[in-house]
Amino acid sequence: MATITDVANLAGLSRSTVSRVMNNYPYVSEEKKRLVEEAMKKLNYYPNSSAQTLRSQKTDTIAVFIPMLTNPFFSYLLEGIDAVATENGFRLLVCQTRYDRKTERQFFNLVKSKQVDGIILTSIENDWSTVRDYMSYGPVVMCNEYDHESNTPNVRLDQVYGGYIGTRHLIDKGHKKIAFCQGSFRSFISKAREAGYRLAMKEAGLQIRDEYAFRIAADYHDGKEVLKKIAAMVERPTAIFTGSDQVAAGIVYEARHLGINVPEDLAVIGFDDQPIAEMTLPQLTTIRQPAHEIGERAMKLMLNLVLPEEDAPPMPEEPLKLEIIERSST
Amino acid sequence: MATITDVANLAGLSRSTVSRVMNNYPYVSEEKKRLVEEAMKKLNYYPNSSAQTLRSQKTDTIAVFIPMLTNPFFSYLLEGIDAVATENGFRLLVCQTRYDRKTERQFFNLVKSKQVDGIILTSIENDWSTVRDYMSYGPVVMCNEYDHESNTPNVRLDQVYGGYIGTRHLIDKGHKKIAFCQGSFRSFISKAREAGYRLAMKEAGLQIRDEYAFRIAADYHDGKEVLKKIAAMVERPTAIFTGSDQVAAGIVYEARHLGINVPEDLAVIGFDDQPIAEMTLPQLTTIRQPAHEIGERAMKLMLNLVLPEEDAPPMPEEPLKLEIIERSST
DNA sequence: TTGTATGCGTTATCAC
DNA sequence: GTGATAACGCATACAA
Repeated sequence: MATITDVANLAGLSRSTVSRVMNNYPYVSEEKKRLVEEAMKKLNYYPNSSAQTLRSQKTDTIAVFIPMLTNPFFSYLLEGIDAVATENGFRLLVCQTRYDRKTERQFFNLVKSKQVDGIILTSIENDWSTVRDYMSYGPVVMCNEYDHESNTPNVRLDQVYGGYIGTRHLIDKGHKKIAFCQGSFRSFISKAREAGYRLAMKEAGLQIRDEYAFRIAADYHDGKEVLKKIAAMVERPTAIFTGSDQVAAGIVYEARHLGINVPEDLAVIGFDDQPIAEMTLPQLTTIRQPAHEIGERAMKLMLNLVLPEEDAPPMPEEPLKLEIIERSST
Repeated sequence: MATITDVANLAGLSRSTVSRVMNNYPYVSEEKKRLVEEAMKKLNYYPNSSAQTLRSQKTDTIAVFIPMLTNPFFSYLLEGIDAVATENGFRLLVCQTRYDRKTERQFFNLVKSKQVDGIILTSIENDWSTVRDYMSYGPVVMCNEYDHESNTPNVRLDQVYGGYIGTRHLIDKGHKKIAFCQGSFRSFISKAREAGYRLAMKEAGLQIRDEYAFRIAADYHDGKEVLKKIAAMVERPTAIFTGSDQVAAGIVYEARHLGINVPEDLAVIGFDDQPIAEMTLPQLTTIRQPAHEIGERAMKLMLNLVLPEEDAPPMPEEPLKLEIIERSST
């Protein structure tokens, strides 16, 4: 394993000069530059990045906290984050928290130990106070998920609006008994959407029933379970607003299985507009979330925090918006 | 930012002793150990990982090459890899190659620059000779994909068998005009499955037609395109073997769109048995690949290469097998 | 059981 | 333009 010293020796120059060549310093004669490059090639030299990191205090690596890698929504988020990261010479350390507070806390130590320059959170399990402690060690960017107690840099959409237009759509279709289904009672996104749901219901003078609220559905399987519970109700809702297309797909699937017609017996509205939304039968009406773009922006925001202004990518001006995509499940 | 020296000073001890406490060295008196721990806590000390890395030459980080993060099959693979990594205190640097040879080559430099201890490849774009150059810098493990020119440590299944049982299943259903559809003409997995397909066809004395072979379909969208091409044929195949449930789902979707009945007009068989396989209508007959387990094993294999034997997890004995899951698309 | 000294590979500062 | 030297923070061989 060749080091900079080996290169310097072979080229008959000092380590400083070699270093200067590597870092494209302005004042190096063409002659020596050539010498150094030859030596590097001959030795198949590659700089040791931990030494560089130790010296420069920069890792060019960002940690991305993801609750569940197999949830497609987060894959698209990650894909967007990755696109901007790669384009700017940054690497991604992927930290799957599995919705676990302790796991999440352990990953936070990555920034304490200077293993990453910053952290992008796509979900948050611990209380804000816990997270805040880590913020003095490096920048934290919230991506999609957020915390209203905090003023952390973040990229987010108006989720109250998302809950509102979804519910509103169902109301406009004539529904009165509308159920609401979200991923986590802890998530601020879920709370915001529920607020939008309640706003629309209230505006229309409709009753909000406790038994129509499901707050623990995150994936396809959960969706099936939700439908089973609905099927068992004496007085069933005629429509349901869900927090993800995965869940909605599970509902649609199980409904067909149990002979409940969508949308006649039960209108279903999804969230995200993932590819799965058009694979179900009937296809899902859904609220489109531009996951890739959200990820891109979060990474751009991060770069603006860790890079000198002139090197950071510009932040897009236009706000990201949720929009409803009408298909046949409503 | 406190360093080990700060801790040593505060505790009134030497840096060595502090280091020993951190690394759980056997011979440290309880007394000093307590002193050190107090000082660490008081200073909110956390060891600098690049310094540790530089010193120890170990990063406890593995790079995982993934062609496309949004392809669910790879999400499950990654999830399995992550499970074992986290359990053993390792981190994952995720490298999305986007099926690009140059991007892949650049990522290989991570191991050259000692930024990771090893690399897990879930796909391979460059020629074997290119990859081999990097193997002298650190262990490379092939996960699912492989290269028959190489003897790289790998985790893989009998894909010839996969192609065989899928095709055989279609033959047993009475089909004679069977199309074949795979992701990449470069992939060894694809080639192996095609070999299995050809074996089954030949065995049954059936004709293999060039126009029935599609070798560039990787996702849902590609599946739609394949179906369109089939629909335009004068003499259509009556069945199609595909390389992924994504592609199969696209075919099924587009078939319905164009009024082609599955399985009556066209039987479709997928691969992987992802959740999507039971979301389509009709549900997909498919060849189940235990993606999570494959990922787990690949990481275990990697740990056996980078860790001393006594610290590495045991390698499961039983071979991983492909099996056919019959549903209604065939 | 603990301390001293050295080096991991790089870059920045300061001379020349 | 180029080179010597120190420093980044830690862990280990060796001495005590």
